[in-house]
Amino acid sequence: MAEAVNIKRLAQELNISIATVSKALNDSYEISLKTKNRVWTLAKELNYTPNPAASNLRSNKTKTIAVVIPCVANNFFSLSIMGIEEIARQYGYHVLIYQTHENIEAEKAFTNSLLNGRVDGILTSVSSSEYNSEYYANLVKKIPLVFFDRVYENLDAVRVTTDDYEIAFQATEHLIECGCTKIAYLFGLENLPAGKARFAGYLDALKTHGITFMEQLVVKYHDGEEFNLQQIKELLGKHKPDALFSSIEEFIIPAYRACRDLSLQIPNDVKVLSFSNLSTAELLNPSLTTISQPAFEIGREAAKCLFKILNNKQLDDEQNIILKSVLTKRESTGG
Amino acid sequence: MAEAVNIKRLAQELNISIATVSKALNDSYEISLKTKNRVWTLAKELNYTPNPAASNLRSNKTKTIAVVIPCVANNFFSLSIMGIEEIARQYGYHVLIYQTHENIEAEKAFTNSLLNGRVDGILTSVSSSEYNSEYYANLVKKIPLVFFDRVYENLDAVRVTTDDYEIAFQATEHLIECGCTKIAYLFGLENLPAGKARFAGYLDALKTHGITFMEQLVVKYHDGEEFNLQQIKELLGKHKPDALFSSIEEFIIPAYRACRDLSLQIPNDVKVLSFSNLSTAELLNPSLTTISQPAFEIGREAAKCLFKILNNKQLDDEQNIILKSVLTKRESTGG
DNA sequence: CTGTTAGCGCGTTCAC
DNA sequence: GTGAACGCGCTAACAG
Repeated sequence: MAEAVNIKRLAQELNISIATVSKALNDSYEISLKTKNRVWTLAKELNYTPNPAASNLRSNKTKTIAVVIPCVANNFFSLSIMGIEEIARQYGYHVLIYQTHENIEAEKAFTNSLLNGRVDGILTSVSSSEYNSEYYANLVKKIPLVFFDRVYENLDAVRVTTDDYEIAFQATEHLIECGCTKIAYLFGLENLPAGKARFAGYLDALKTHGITFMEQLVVKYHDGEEFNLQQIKELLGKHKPDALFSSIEEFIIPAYRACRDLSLQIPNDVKVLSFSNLSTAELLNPSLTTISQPAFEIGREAAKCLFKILNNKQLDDEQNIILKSVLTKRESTGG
Repeated sequence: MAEAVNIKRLAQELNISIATVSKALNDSYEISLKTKNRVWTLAKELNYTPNPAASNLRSNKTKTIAVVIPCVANNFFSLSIMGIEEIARQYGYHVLIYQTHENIEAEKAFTNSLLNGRVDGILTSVSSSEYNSEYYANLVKKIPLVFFDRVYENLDAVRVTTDDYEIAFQATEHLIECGCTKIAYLFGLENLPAGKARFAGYLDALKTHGITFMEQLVVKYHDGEEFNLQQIKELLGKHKPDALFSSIEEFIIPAYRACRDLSLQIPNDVKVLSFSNLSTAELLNPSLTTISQPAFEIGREAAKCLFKILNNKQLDDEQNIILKSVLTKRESTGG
């Protein structure tokens, strides 16, 4: 379909050897400026661009990275991708996307398929369905890899995360200051450090303020919208909490639905506070208090780290970069 | 980093020729089952996977497609990507993502960089900043390409779109039936067929119902949130429309903000209706009437078409696939 | 059924 | 300054 314009073609048209063309294109000192100019102008004229497969094969570098995430259609991850892409462009890299849909087997299959030199490095936010550090302990030895947000700890790999514990603590405290005493917790990512840290922040805030934790007020996230909806409705009906703290954005919809189905007024009957990157949602519903992770920045930072590694540069300090989330308090804390 | 396990290594260990190994791996009929089995087991043992660069170079097939879109962090596009990815997985293809940020030069640069055999085909939703069909007329001759949603017409390329005219007509009619007579139009994608069709639907609905179109009620989208906000505020202040029809989801935020800033009650003072794929937003604000394009399906269909082309299969009928959008009418039409 | 040979397009080495 | 020759890992043509 595309007429082959390769180094050989350029060499023929200019009546010089292939090697000379190659060197000229790479601006080698061995080539005269005159020859270089002849090559460059013809290259431009014919729209020559080097064949990536050929140079990959030769150089073992692909100028490509992979992003392995649970799902693109999620505010947090799509913003992260934006950040990643921005940095990738600066470095002239291409970005492959793989969605695991929280399926650990798919996750392994994808990453394994990347080990044969398809990409120079991987950025990943792991599936929450399992915490299997064995696999990743092995993987990080084979390919440059940076974790972001959903990470594996205690591995020889950089991770970019946020202040999950602190922000969950502050958020819970905010609910308490608003007068809430029965704060239900919608628990997501329970297998992962991020999920555990958020929950710990919630627990410690209760403790600090002398509120006894009640296990009945916790609902754990499951796949399947209906199930979550039912669980929350049951929670609301049985235990009548005065607030819902949603630890992941996927819980917002069932939480709102449950309240509506039970004719509970938000925020009068129940206050709602959520981790969320839904800027639009916040605007449409200006009274929703939210925790926004700096998704875009996380993507940027993670990508920057990966490129530092790929360029064999020293990483500044730690292997663990922690960015700050933002707690946006709205009128009357709730939706 | 990864210890080289290639076809040569397998051949040596098994004391057979490289070609035999290659054929065995590709399950060629020329190779005995016994030999195949020996090769397969060793391959598995050593975790052999073919080097993609080498096979790309030889076969001129990359098993990779590119998706070129304005932005990932957008409900419509992120859902489209999900659909594309799903189909790509089925075909064992990899997916590269490029964001143009509505910059036509970036768009051209990206697509040009894909012409040297980096990908087998391209899926694109073009930038709205310009309608320059010359470039694409040329491009479609060079590489298999499918347009989705934001398309170029009259080119020899498949396009997957939605019923923009019809749904805009219906939506406008709905506002009229709700009693609105001064319906302002927030005009996006004005250079593209989709934007034109939506506007035409709006105009014709007005006409059908005997309402005179007023040019002052139109606000055109520009980059820069603040500018849009000001324009809408001016519109609301000067002309006091009883409804806002937003033709793109990017207009929702400034529209809501403008109403809030002017203390206009939605939907009592102004009804609001928008193109949108914000399922969350709809839920948080259950009274918002929306037009949802089937983003996921569009992605799937577009990808399917591309793979049919790549496999030299006949496309069923037309080069133009039109999917139906959904008008979700909510209580009292407005936000 | 198996092996030999010849590249795919590029970059590098070493002669000249 | 320039060119001939080789090889990255794999596949396809042809031979046997």
